[in-house]
Amino acid sequence: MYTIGELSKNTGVTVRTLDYYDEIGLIKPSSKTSGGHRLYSEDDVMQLERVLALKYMGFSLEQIKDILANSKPNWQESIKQQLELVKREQGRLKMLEQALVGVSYSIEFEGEINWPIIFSIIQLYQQDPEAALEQYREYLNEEERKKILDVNFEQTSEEDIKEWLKAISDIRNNLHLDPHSEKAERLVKIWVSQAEKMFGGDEELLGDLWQALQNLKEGIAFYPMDKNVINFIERVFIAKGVTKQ
Amino acid sequence: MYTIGELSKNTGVTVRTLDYYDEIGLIKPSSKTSGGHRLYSEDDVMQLERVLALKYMGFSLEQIKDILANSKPNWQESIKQQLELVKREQGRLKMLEQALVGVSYSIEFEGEINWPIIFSIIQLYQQDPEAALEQYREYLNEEERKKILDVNFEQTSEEDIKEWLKAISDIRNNLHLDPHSEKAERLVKIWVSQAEKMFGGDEELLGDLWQALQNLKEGIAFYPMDKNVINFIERVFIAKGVTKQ
DNA sequence: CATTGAACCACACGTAACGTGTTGTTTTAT
DNA sequence: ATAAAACAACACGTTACGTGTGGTTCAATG
Repeated sequence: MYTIGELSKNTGVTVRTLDYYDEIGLIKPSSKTSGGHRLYSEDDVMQLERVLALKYMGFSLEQIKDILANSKPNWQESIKQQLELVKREQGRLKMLEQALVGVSYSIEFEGEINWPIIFSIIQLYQQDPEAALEQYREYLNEEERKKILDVNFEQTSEEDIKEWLKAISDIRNNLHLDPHSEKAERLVKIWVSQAEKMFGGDEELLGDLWQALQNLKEGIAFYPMDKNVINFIERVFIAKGVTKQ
Repeated sequence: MYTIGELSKNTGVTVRTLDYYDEIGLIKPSSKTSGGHRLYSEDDVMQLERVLALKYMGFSLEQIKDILANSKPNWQESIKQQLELVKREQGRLKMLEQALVGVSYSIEFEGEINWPIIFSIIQLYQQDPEAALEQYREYLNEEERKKILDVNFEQTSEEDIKEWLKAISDIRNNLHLDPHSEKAERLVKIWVSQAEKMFGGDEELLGDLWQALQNLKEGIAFYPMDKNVINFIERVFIAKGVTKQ
């Protein structure tokens, strides 16, 4: 039999927490002293350990109570649901990360807070990613859209995103350049190599995406590739006599 | 000028939320009617949009208030901190996912809730992963430990983990087999191929890890590779006349 | 101008899982 | 017996609002 203080020391759980678990009926001490002090048995300790394990797995105390109260809990179902929840949360965090990185570089490269662009980024990510790509429906087939999702939300490292954003930002800061100039050509060359890196040299996807970007009337399209950047790249291509796609 | 209801409809934010933002001084309407009804200006709307953007990025209302109150907020610092927080949370979720998958297959393969194993899994993941690998310090250098972390927490697909766990589970369920038997040999063969798949054919890492597993006195080591499993594999190796590493 | 229905304000309580006190009682060590 | 430590029970605080209530103001109608 352990007092609440001993149990607390042994398990690392605070007394207040044990107090609370008693209060909500999650772990009731199996006996008490004549004076009313709580005494926990070995069984209680085991129960507590199970609670801690389930808590670590992300279940709420309410769920844990249900699970442990049930004599034959449907574990696989519970775990499956919990896993789905975790996966959704992972997706949300991934988008959050992308948004933060996007905003960070937007600030770094533009030197100020460009709220409209930030709003666009947020809007783009706020709805589910699938919906965000609907605007490309006319130009990209489903497989291609899925691939872009991967690039945007899954496979790409922060380092790659950084370089990609830098390439675009460099162009944004030099829109005034003569398309025939060597510098313009160099900037676009860097952009092309980054684009190829990101899309794994999938020429067809790249071509279709390019078509889509050119035709989209407004918005930030593929952040931060706005119309100005796209037009500049196109002018340089024309200057070089290349007709992309 | 918008009433609170109009603003709510335009932005999708509930009236109660705007009420709350007013209450905590986050967004105060810039004027009121004689009767006390709130009137929001265009500036207020912009402010609200900024709040929503920052909120999406995961900042607390308290932080948002600080950031927006500050005339020259240190954006990069704020975003960096936020990113770190997000990354920590991502790590936590990744471990949670692994723990859930581990427990799920532990149940599926063993047919019951093996609480001791589950506790071990939790304990292993509860401390930070680096610390969990400290027990291998004697056998694995830093680079190798880092590689294991990747396998454990990053790169491995759920499908691969499933097969890996199945291979081990199959052995656990057949510990009684004669090491010379054909079935034992087949099981170990599957295990070896899975191990090689997971560690990308890095023979040296595999060898060192094997050494580590053999020498660890207790614990679940590399879940669910406990002592029994390791000993069985070793016996089969010996039976075949192979001296692994 | 009076009425009426809608919108609005202000306030209160509830949420999850405890942390942080406070006061009064029990236990333990001396 | 007494003092110190541990404990019980209760209350309030935390976040970002949802939900509900009663009373007030607004806008449109007769």
